[in-house]
Amino acid sequence: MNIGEASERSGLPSKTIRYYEDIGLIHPERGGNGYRDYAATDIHKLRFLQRSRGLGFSVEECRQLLALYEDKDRASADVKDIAETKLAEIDRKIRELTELRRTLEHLVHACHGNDRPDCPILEELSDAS
Amino acid sequence: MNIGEASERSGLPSKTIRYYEDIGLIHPERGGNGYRDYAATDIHKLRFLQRSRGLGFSVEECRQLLALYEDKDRASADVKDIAETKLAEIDRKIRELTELRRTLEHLVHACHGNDRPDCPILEELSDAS
DNA sequence: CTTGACCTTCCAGTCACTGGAAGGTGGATA
DNA sequence: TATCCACCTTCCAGTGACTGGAAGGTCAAG
Repeated sequence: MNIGEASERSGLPSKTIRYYEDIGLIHPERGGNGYRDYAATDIHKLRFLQRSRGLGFSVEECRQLLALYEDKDRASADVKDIAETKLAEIDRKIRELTELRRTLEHLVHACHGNDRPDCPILEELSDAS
Repeated sequence: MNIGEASERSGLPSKTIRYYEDIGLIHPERGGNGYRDYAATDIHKLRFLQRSRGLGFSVEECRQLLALYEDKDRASADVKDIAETKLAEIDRKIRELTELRRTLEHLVHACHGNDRPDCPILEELSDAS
């Protein structure tokens, strides 16, 4: 499959996909015409990248994440360590998003006065971890 | 309060805090010595920025988010629109993180064979929204 | 009155893209 | 067969969001 379709299926712009190849995150085949040829597994990886990048993981972190399902020896302790660190990070992100959600909801529904400087939500925000 | 303390309290490097001022996200006072002087509300905003940036919102999106609790006329319809868009976005991020978490956990605990190419988790991944 | 930790501005560099130029490829139509 | 036109290629330059470092001012402690 050509890069255009890979782009459509992964939700990433073609430019970004070529960039990810440049920095060694994916390694698509090439057809006789020089066109990149993406396999189903490439699309899996691209979708994975699309999401984890959108969720605030750096490219290097995504590389680690990808390594988790590329590593032929998944039982290795360091791979497990990375995964556990990432799991903790994900949990923190989920907590923070939940908090942010709550804040936003309050702002919209409950707190439409002009008591900005000492609005209870701002206090809350500043106290959260 | 000086930038050093603001940095400590917000979890953002001083460099980043100055940058946020450059692009007009915060407007700290200046002392007689030319030093920036951060008020409690500045710290609130910085913490807010620190989190929402870490959660994958762009600076422009953060600007909108900040506007939500700076807008003197909170009842305005467009502010509410922005908030609702952001709420939907946050919900999506939470769903995606939950999905990512589940995937990672499977990869670590359940799926340490060498059935990579057609691992059920990869299939799952590629099907998710 | 100097030392050292802080602050200032400014300019250059990095990461992760993103846009655009210049040109090759390939299937559909005149 | 010619010519579109959409797609692909590489390469280079620009942007967004920082980040590091130089050069110099400020300030409390010794």
